[in-house]
Amino acid sequence: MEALQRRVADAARFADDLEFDPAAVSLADDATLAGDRPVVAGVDQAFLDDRAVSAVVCLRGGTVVERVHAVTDLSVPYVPGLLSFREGGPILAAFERLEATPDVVLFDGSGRIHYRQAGLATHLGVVLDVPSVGVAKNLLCGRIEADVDGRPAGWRAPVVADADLDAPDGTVVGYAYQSRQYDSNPVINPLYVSPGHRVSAGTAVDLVAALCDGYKLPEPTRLADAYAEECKAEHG
DNA sequence: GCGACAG
DNA sequence: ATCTTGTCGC
Repeated sequence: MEALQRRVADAARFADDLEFDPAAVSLADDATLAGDRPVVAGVDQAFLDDRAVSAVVCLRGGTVVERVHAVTDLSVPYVPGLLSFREGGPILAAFERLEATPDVVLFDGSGRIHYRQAGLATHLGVVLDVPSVGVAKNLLCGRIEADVDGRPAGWRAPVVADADLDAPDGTVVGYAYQSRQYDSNPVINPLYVSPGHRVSAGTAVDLVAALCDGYKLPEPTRLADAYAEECKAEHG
């Protein structure tokens, strides 16, 4: 599996290769531009016993244009560093039901912030050949050259490669991004954003910043999370 | 042996 | 990720 991840990392492009202007990504609904806005997809999962509920929600501006889900049996256990082998199949099952073609996809987990630079967002971005971004709530590996505690909303700091990462020491593999914070008694942790495929670290964090709307998670991810929970409740 | 780890 | 009530502070 590790060998496959190295091939995935080789195929991955951590530089902008987008078919849209990243500056055009926002949650505002401008009627005059609505048809031209890029479609952003958010992916998240919920679990019941040994089944996964994978949800994909597509947004154009602040409007949901499509959402699909799939319930899949799980066979692979969770192992840090090998998440894509557990969740990749189930997520692809949901994508097979998607009619829209997203311009960029946000995954719940790491992209380049990964031992072999092939986290979930990178692996699936390569498989689907779509620009992708990893949005993780915890740091898998790498180092942040700053204190992350108590930072105000909007704050960001580079995540650089360390000895645990298969990249030259000091390579910027992502960003810690404080998407939300309380004014007094700041306790919310930052997000760890990293490029998945066909996007740079800087653009990845800019996209996430543009897609946050007062909550910790960017809207596509937050809506996918809620939809997965909703489907989970119905499927028992 | 010790440390440390997305969802 | 998931199991879970009330509760403190915006």
